[in-house]
Amino acid sequence: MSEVEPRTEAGDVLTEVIMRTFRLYGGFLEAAEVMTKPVGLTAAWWQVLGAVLRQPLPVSGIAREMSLTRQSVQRIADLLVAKGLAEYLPNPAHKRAKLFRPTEAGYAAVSSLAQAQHAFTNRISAQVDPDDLRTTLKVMERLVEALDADEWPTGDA
Amino acid sequence: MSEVEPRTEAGDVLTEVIMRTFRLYGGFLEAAEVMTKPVGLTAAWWQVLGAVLRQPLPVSGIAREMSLTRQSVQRIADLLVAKGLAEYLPNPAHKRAKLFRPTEAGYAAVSSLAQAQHAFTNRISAQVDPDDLRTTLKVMERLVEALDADEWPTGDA
DNA sequence: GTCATTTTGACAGCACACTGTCAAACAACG
DNA sequence: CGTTGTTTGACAGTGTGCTGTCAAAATGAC
Repeated sequence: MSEVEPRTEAGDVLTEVIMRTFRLYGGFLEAAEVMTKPVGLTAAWWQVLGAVLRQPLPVSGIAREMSLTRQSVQRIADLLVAKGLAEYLPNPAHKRAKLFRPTEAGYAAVSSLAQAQHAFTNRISAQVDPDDLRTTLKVMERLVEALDADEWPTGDA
Repeated sequence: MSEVEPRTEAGDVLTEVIMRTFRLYGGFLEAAEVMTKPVGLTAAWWQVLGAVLRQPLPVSGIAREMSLTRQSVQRIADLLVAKGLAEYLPNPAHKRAKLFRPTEAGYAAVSSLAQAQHAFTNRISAQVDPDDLRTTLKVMERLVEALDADEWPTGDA
């Protein structure tokens, strides 16, 4: 019936790349957990707090900026407030959408994390060829574009 | 007090790579969901079923092979059996650790997924330079190694 | 063979992200 | 104005992964 899709060489390489992507995701996430633990945060909290270092934003705005759902961010934001790492400010422009921003303690936590993060990226990046690393970044950016643009063929439409 | 960790250029590139890793992870995962949906699977189910195509394994064996916890795999395995896509066989070598393997329906589902997967990787990989893609794979493998080998400096131990 | 250790499945609970639904607040239009 | 559509937060539920605990089965040391 349907034609068999032949495997291309580049396709096979990409398959390997995808598997490494999953492993690296896990590894980087673990590294983030290790870094955040001493500070009393989690990777997810770090991410949310980091989105609001420069200017306060409503929860829905953070979600938009990070391509997450409002609900996910809301949950974490409430937890951060409960821990005293962030606070809600009344929003003159919108009665429901309170503005979210770190407290002093929140800023302090993120600052110390920046230290750990630089140590980490310096340490790991020193183990690969700089030019190859740049090439990798270029390819990954291209792949992100390709994924975003990819129209999912609806099977047999 | 403590010295400020200087940011290296390679470190900054790696930071960008990490962010792309997270985006690609999300993109590839979404692609997997899109591919599996028509077949009535999920990405996680696909992964578990795929681990046992060649030979039956106990749940704990699958978990070891995929670096997941027994519990996660167990949950999915039970669901696959409930859906008729896999089955448990008595294990002569171990009374509790039943052998897990796909049913005919399970094999059929995975086969059709292989088709979709090849179409996908062919399509996406065609949009990047083949040599650069190989370089990327090489770098990612190196990064995986570096992460595995990285000793987490225990703060101030 | 006996006993301590490890492996295994079962069960319970937590973190994170998702979807869906609802009502309040806002924005745009006639 | 009022009506309609969108945005927002609150609430409920799902899927996936994790940790932790327990008892049965298997393994290894003696």
